[in-house]
Amino acid sequence: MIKLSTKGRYGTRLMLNLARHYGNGADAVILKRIAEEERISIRYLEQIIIPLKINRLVKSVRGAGGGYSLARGPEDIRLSEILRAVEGNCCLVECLEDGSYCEFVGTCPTFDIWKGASDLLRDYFESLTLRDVMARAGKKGRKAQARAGR
Amino acid sequence: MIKLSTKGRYGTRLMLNLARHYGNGADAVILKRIAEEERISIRYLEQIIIPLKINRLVKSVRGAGGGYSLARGPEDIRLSEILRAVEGNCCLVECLEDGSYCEFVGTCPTFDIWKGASDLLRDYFESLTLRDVMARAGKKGRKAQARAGR
DNA sequence: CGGAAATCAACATTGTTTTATAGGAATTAT
DNA sequence: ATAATTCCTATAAAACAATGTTGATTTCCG
Ligand code: FES
Ligand code: FES
Repeated sequence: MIKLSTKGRYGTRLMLNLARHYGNGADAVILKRIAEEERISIRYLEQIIIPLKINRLVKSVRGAGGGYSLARGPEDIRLSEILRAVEGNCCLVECLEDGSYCEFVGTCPTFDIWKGASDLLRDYFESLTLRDVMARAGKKGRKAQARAGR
Repeated sequence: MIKLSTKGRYGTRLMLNLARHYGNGADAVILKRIAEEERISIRYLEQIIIPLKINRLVKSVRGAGGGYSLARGPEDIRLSEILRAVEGNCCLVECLEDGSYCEFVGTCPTFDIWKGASDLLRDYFESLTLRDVMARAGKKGRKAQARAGR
């Protein structure tokens, strides 16, 4: 029913991977490496990264020694930007952004319901930056290590 | 990216339509009428109502004079039930319910993020009954009428 | 310098799922 | 019997997901 598309999921993991390698000497990360680390088809990643580039969330360097890198710091990129970039929009139902999509938007009893849900999601993803996600994942990783070490 | 499927949307409007006709003398509502009122293909509605029936959210009466009606009162049916019924599950990403869907659920940095969003949505739809939605729509309708009357 | 290798870029193709339509069989009231 | 209705199965069309092929640009190295 309400499914996050693979583009949204893969795009986020792609950006998160770039964020992990951000500003540590090696300038650009090649897509092949991300594909291997994230176990995602490189061909598919190539398609997904295009809108990320267009929306200036990543920079690319062509040719040997090239690759991709974040266009800004991880603390300055929000999940909502990524999700909006890989899809055209970021709303739960079309009618929220395209008034002509449904016939009677003005009187539709479900419109407000979907809008409420959509706002909820938007605020949530708006509140999370790549750095936040990395921080959370860091904690989680340490916990997992602790469990394994016992 | 995060789209509510047409099954979810149509299913909700279908149930809301049944809710409006609930307990007002005429026992069952025929699907043809709902299809006309909601401007949704009757053939498609037929498919959507099947899981609603299986999950005991609606009752059906076959043959001439038959039709569908809510299995319980509108105050006792939550949107989450409808959405879960028309889709198999109600989670934003498969891995939340199917641990084998992703490879490294335990260490995936995005897992918790999607879970957070999924919980948000679940709580939201869990908190809304068909009666609540009707009440909201009623207010909205009166406002629209007031605007038109000026 | 000049070719080979590495890498991004662009386009085409295939496979899968979702959305929607179609036809008719089974059931029931009149 | 006939008409109205749900129920079942098949198929067509569109969107989404994934793979394949080729081309363009840059670096590296002999
Ligand atoms: S206005 Fe689009 S779902 Fe009602
Ligand atoms: S575990 Fe499924 S998205 Fe990471």
